[in-house]
Amino acid sequence: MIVTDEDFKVIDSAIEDVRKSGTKIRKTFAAYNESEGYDIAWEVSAAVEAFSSFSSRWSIEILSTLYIAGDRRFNEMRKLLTGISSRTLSDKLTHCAELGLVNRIVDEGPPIRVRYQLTEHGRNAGRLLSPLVAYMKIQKGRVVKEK
Amino acid sequence: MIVTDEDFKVIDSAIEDVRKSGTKIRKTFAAYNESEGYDIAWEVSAAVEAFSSFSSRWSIEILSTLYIAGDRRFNEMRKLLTGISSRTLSDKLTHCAELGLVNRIVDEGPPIRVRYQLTEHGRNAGRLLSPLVAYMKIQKGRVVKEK
DNA sequence: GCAAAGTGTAATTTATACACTAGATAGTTT
DNA sequence: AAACTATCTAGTGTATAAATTACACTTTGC
Repeated sequence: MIVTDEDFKVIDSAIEDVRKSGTKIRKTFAAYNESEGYDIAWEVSAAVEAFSSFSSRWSIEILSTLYIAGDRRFNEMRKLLTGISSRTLSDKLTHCAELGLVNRIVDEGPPIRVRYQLTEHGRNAGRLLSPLVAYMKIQKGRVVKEK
Repeated sequence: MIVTDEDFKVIDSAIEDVRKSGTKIRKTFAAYNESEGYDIAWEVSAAVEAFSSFSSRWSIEILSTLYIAGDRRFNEMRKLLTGISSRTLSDKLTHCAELGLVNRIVDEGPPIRVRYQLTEHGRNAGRLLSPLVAYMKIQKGRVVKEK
């Protein structure tokens, strides 16, 4: 057995997430259409920026990792995103924070620790990305198991 | 009215696509698990490569555009992917073809025309990406309408 | 002395700008 | 009818700019 039941669970839950998110996104949009005053300026600009930033290296892995694994610290991210340099991770996390996709949370210590968390908008993106990532993770998993 | 019913239809059909693809992917994996001899070497390596290539600029837009719009010619792609240079588009399409995500089909003329088409593997990726793209398209659409 | 969360700097890789090509089609002028 | 001009298609070549990596280094706390 190469693809496990565990793998199927991952993809199933990802698909279920997408189904749920459809309803939620429709509700959000409906609310937006009805209330003219609802301030979504930042949200909109973040989304547009995000669409471009998705196209650059690592952004997808960062968002989907935070979505799947939950809040993570800097060095934890480095381990999960195999191959990223600390310089690039630092830059990308700053960029995602500027776009409003990710919150940088300092847990006052001691010891002081920094935690990265998806915002509402980041979770939307992560949720929609997750089926792709689940599929790719399984493909990756296959190769590792075969070696 | 800023978000139209048309927008909702796009996202609904994207979500429906994902739901369907779940069943299909499970079947593919089940078949793979049962038949030890099934040669998926190229498919697997393409997937792993693809996972990296998704992380690079434009790949997502290329795959999702071909998935949503169907087969397209070189200059059609250029119009759909606003902002891409012809040099980069050429390189990216070649790369995607090497990875087995895209087929380059020459329609013997006259006039001779070149068409790009997703492979089975490219369609899997495109299908899983489509909800994200639908969401982002709507976000983009909002901004355009507000201007 | 090690972990955490980075920064600085140089080298490499990737993408863009922009000019250009070659073959075909289409219209228009001599 | 032949030549002239213009445009479309699918790119390539080259220089520049931007993004990423490698690798050394820092600071604070245990």
